[in-house]
Amino acid sequence: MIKPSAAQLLEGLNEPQRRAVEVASGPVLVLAGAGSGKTRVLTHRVAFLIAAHGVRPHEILAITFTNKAAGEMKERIESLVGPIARTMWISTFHSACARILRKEAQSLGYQRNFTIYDAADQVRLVRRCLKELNLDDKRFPPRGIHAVISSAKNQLIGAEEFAGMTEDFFDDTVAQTYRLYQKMLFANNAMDFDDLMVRTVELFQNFSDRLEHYQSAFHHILVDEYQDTNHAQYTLVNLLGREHRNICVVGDDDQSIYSWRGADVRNILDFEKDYPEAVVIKLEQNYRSTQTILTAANHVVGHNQDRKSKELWTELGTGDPVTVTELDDEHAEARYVAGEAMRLQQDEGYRPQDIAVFYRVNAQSRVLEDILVRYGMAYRVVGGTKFYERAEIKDAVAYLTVIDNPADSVGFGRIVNSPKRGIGAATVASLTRFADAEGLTMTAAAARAGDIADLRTAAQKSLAAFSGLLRRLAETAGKSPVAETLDEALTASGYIEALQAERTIEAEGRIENLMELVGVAEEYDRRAAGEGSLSQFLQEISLYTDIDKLAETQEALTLMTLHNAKGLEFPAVFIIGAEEGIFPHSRSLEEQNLEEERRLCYVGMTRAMKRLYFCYTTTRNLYGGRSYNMASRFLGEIPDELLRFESKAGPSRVGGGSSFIGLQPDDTGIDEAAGGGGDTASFFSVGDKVVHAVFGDGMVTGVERGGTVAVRFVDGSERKLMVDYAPLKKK
DNA sequence: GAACGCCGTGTTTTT
DNA sequence: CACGGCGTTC
Repeated sequence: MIKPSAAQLLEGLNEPQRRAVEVASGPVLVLAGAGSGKTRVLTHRVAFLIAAHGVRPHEILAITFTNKAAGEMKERIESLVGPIARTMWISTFHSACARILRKEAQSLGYQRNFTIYDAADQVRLVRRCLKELNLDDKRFPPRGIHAVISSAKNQLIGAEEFAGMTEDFFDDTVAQTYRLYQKMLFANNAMDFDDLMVRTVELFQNFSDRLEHYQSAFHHILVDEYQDTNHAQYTLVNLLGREHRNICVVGDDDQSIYSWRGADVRNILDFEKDYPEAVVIKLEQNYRSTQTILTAANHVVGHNQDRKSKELWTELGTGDPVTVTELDDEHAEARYVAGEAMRLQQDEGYRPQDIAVFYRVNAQSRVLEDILVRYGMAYRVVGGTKFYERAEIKDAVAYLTVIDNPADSVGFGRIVNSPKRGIGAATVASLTRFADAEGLTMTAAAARAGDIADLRTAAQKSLAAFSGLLRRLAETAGKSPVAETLDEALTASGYIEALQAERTIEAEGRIENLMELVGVAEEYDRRAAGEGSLSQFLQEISLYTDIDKLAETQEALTLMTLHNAKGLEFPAVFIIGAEEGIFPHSRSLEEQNLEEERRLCYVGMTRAMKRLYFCYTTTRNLYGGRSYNMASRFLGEIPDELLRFESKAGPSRVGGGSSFIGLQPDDTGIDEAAGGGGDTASFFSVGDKVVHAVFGDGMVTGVERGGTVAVRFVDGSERKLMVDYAPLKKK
């Protein structure tokens, strides 16, 4: 590899980009508009620090928003400065803090193998706290309580402090729960996501030698997406940067879309107040989109009051108008998107992976997916139900977690009766009482099952067996790589066996997922080359999300929420559901968060390189009912001359009419007289060979109530179909 | 103890 | 509508 010289690192940069790379010391604020070459600036800046100023890579801390962004940055810097880049700290706030805390946990009274609870675990624990406090979870919904606790933590308000500032009964209850929640986390040797930051700040505030150590270690700090930092993260950056004051933050106040998660846009707006000597650089030349798209996006976000003025421009030319299409309903919308995506490929040479569809909420992907499957178009959904949130994966991970951290009672609760081994709620309650009374962890209490007087012998036996299983697994873990431990856990526990016994496609899918997890573990073992540990593996995957492994090369359309789209770009972008109540979301209207919705719209629009489409529908089925929405106000904020409007909405069709492509009811071979979805399913019986107009050959695997049959098709998929409507024939 | 089904309930975005 | 919690039944 030929390393570029310092001078070469500046080549090809525009003037402000160049300055952002060159200014080596002191605080720097880079206001980087969408598509303005921000990543380029960041990577070149780091390379320049190393090449021109002799900064050593391990003295640089670079914070990104996602693991994916971190990985990309690492790769790009490595291609500039070589493998030495690997000693840099490039990670998310969460990973960086986790790494620090692994080392320093003992100062805080934690053990270094602490477990990181994800959102579901956190809510579970809150629910348990509520139960223990005898609070009604109807009046105090665990999710809501957790949200309040989380936002307090984001502002570095601890349980005691929170208790001192409550104003009403509800807050008092939250305070009580917060206290217990924190106590339980500690007892479980566990932290939630927020704790990673909070505890790190705590460490630095209480142990000045630790703070000094890290302060002097990091000569340069870079923070990407600074507009999305919360108060805890802000504090962290300022603590760490206080000594050298070489803090470079990059962001765009117009792209601040995470205030609901505690992000505080003032962090970026006030940077110049925090650091009066800061050099401020604006990147406004855009290298991604056509001028039409940029002007449209500028107009939309220009309706916000609270922003630093900024105007994107480009040399890429005018381009096509923004297409706005009105449709009947969400099905028509999906068909339109699929059809237009196909046309773009056939007529204009787009590849599937060049096209993305963005929506406001995950639920919107379903209809779209249905249509795409029917049209035989490949797609991938980013986000949605994530791999690590699937029940079987959480179970498998819980086995590892409990082996690694026997104090983790949340994980213990997950696996104690999964697979079913006759340890029900009553037994677990006795076990919990016993553990509390004796001051033991659940794991340790289970090992003394025989001593629990109020358990029947059968329950004692089951518990003892489970405890033995855990002990054996812990032994395996002590001397084997992670993948082997996992494999052993899944086999010895009978987990896989139980799934196999189900003999369903779903269970097979679960087994496949588990095998994929084993693959992830194998990969880890290879990478760690004997240096790895179960704790470290668990930490890695607990901070891993699906967007991180988005591979661009697949020949498929990309579907994702607008939030997930941040930082990405696509030649053609569809934004669907551009309707009042959907986008902007009804809840944001109630909460006066319209400006953030508008920024979200701005983010979505500026992902598009060449073609941008908006769709809205006149009627939409939502939450079980039908709603009639108006077109999104954001569309009205785009000047007409930039738009091409078309309406494909007809007068409302009475009687509905099947909208399946090219199928007449007569083709189905079903006795129409039966009608009504009641008994028609009896026309089919299990084992029948059938043929479906779209999915091809299949076999009936089940007949259900409501005129539904389950059919397994040759492609391996299993679907539930309404016999009255599905184009299904007996063969 | 487990499986089933009812009912009520809440529905944004996620490291 | 879809999910989860909870009570009922086996």
